[in-house]
Amino acid sequence: MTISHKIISNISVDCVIFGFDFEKLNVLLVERELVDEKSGRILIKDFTLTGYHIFEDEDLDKAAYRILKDLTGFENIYLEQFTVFGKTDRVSNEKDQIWLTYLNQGFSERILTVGYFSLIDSTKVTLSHNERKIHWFPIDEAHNLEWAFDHKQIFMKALEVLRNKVRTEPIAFELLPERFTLTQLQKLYEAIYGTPIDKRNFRKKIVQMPFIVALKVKQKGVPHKPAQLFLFSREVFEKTKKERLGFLF
Amino acid sequence: MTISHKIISNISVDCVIFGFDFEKLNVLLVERELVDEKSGRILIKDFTLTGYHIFEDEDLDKAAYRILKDLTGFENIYLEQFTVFGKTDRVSNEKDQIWLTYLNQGFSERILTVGYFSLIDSTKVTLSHNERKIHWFPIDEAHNLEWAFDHKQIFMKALEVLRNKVRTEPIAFELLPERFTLTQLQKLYEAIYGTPIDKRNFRKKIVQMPFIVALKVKQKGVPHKPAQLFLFSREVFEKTKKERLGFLF
DNA sequence: GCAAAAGTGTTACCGGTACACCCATGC
DNA sequence: GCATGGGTGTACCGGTAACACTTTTGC
Repeated sequence: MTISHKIISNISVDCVIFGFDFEKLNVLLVERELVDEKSGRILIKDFTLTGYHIFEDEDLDKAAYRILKDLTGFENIYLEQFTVFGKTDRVSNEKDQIWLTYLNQGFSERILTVGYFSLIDSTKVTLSHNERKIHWFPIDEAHNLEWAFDHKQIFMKALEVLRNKVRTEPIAFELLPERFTLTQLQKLYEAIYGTPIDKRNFRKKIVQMPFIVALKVKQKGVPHKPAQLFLFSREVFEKTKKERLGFLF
Repeated sequence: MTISHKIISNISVDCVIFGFDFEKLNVLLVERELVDEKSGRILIKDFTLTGYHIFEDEDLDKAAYRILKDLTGFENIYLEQFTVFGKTDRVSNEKDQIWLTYLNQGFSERILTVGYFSLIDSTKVTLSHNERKIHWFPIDEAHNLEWAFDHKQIFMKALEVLRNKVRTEPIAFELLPERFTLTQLQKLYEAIYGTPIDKRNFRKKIVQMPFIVALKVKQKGVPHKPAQLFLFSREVFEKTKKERLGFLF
């Protein structure tokens, strides 16, 4: 299948990309900067999500995967559509209009954007910067940033959906390496919810889940007692699905 | 604010409308029928959700409210966007192409549709049929119907989202009259999940919720012991929100 | 008085929560 | 040997689940 690469001008996809550095939950943002050519003054300096228009003969989901692949080089990334943003004025504030004019898209037609969030194991990814300035920001700091368009709103909705989803589905593992320690998993949940969790109770609950499988391997080269490594088995999870009412945590 | 009424041709909204008749959970569908003018043979006979394109200067949510108002006459209906359907082939099967050709839209550009679900108190609504054949169908039967476009898929996703949402948010009340009995509420939950619930345990749990307020009024004219009427107070719900972790049922 | 649905309490069990100390490794 | 995080068990409490009979009304 070939792709026409002719874009649909009034529909785009924006991805809220979450990563975990074993300490904090982060979101990946792209710096947007516009400098006045004559004066050298900075007209715009803020942050956007990564997004792009969809192509005419491209499924919506495919467009989101394409955007992620362009950025990270990976294909099998957890991705989920969460909301469409369709207010007529979502891009009409002054700063954004200046930007769109600069891109020769100013005051063009209204654009509707579909929000996706994705979870990636940030230990694996080296970002392909290709001339863009991209950075990870802890989600706590993200609230105070200067955002482009309605991207702050999109981000906040993504975070809300993520928090809800993590309560009932085993998706947190997407943010960790394939083999992880229980402490890493615990820190991840703490980072997502922003609240401490009791270590012993956490371990009891996790270990009894049949789809969390203990490996025989342990950590190596750490300056303390090496931790046991675990694996999330989606296969076992799917098999035991009916018996459970939910992935209640 | 005036509305241009110029439609955006590649974006539409489809509403999955749920209602409750005190026995079953139903979905509202519109019959689609195409008869060959010469032979009189029925070419197409199936069911669609209610939907329409959005207008150029109309917020997405507004478009969904407009569609519902046209159908029911009411403005304050519970409505929630749940998913966008954006596969390139979502309307390309033969039957649908015949239909679109008939409407002079055949083989036109790809249409992306935004799914909304809405919950209405069906005791209040008299449907404004304006020449369309519309009917309530129990959700169990809906699976066996002949559906138009990808509307079966949209319906099933809506049902899934509804079931999840009802577990954590107090939205079931939208399907009942303002004053309701506990038995009605219980039947509603049973209808949504398709499973029986223990009466005494159900009542204990419900009555202790501060936002379920008992009225002094009782049913009248029923041929059995009249039931007490209750009310869901959104005000109390919002006030006590922080104290709760969720509307866990 | 009978049919039909409303309303009510107790017990047993399980899962959640709270909490403090010893262990294995690298340097 | 010391610093660092890994790993473990028990007791209490609260919520959930199972279960059967009496009450009030219209006819």
